[in-house]
Amino acid sequence: MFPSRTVENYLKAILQAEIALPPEQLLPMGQLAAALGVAPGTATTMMKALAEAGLVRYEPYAGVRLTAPGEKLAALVLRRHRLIEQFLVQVMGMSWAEVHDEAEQLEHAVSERLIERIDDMLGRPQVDPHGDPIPGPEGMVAQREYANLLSCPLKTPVVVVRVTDQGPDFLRFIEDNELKPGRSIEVEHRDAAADAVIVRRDAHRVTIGMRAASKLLVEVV
Amino acid sequence: MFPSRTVENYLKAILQAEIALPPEQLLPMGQLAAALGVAPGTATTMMKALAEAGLVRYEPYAGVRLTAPGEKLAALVLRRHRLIEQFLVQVMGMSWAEVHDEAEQLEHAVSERLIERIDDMLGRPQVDPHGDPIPGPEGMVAQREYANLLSCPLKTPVVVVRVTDQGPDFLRFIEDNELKPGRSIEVEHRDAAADAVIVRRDAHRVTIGMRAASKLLVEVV
DNA sequence: TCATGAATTTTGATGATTCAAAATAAATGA
DNA sequence: TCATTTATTTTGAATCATCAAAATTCATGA
Repeated sequence: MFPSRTVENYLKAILQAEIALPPEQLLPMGQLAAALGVAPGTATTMMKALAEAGLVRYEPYAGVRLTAPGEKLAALVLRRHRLIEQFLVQVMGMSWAEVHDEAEQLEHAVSERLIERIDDMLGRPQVDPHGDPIPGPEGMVAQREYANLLSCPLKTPVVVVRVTDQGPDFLRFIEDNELKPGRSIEVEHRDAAADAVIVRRDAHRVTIGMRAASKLLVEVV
Repeated sequence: MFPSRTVENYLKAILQAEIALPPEQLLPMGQLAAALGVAPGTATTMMKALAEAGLVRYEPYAGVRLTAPGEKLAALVLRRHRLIEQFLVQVMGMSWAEVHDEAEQLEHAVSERLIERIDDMLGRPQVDPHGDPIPGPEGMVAQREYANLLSCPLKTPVVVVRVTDQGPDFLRFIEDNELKPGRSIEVEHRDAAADAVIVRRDAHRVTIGMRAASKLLVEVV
């Protein structure tokens, strides 16, 4: 009965927005509404309801923040989403570019029991196909901070660990250029004027825009 | 956008009820409402809407029947449900007693693409774990008629091919007594007064009630 | 054929989720 | 500070799926 699909989606959207926000800073309603594709007034109404239920702290005209119970629930939705993505790629052999939308639906339909079985079958993975960390059964885990292709050192071997964009087109681009998580690369040069980052992958050279470069998180090896 | 989850459930319920009905005979609203666990008036309202959409033929005070488009849609829901059940048992190693409820949720969440992949992976199975036939991608297939343990010949080897009850308790009973589809048995004796059917399985004897016996469909080998 | 009982439909209402547009509050720049 | 822009909240309304209870229709047996 409780968390309806709709509520689960609101909580998940808030959690994901909060991650990109400094601690304590409230998430404005406009951003939340945009993330969910609903009218601003709709988000306001829902926040009042969620605040009533103790899942968020809502300050009129300022924004929202998940409470501890709200965050736990949201993390469990995210856990289901990411385990399902990993499952669809590993077990069902689907392309990583197409699993996001599928998981978006399935995350609200799978039982606790099935999710645990999936987790087992995958050997309790820590990240999904995009490198996004998978929360444990108890909720969120601490996020490791990674550099991206704009902030990492030049001419130093790094490994792609995460791609922070779920868009199928972007993911296909990354795949076509063999820049998926796990791949070893080096940033050769950055050219702010040209809005370009030149990446070396073995003997090949790939040029990507700075906007795209910021979405590739890497770890210095 | 069309078939909402709710509509899919109505169509599926009608299809399953129609199967147990003589051709042309209308399904009364009371039965439909009971099958879905809704108030009779609710079913009436929904039938008017579905008739409007051309998915059912509705005759006030008489009942409903699926139209060709309605039947096709319903069959596709049933296809998803049964493929998912088979998948959960074969691939995920879940117990056949627990897959029904899971499939009830997932059938509304899986994409066409994922269902085709599941179908592939399973080798295009004809039946689900309960022996229920799986409709093809184009809709319903002709149903084979089977005898049940009340109508099959006595003292003749038969193979269980289908169990027409999804209740976990009943399924566990069937499993515990090793009477799952595929199993070879013989009806030794029927005792109407005792409401009992005595079944021989290899050297063992199992006694089951007539109500239960009617739910075990068999094929004479 | 007619009174009764059972099934079905109608009616009025509710809760969840949403929108568009009006009202209001907050932030901004001169 | 104050007028203006921008963001947020409020308001009024719509849709979907549902219910309980009243009204209606159908079928039955005397």
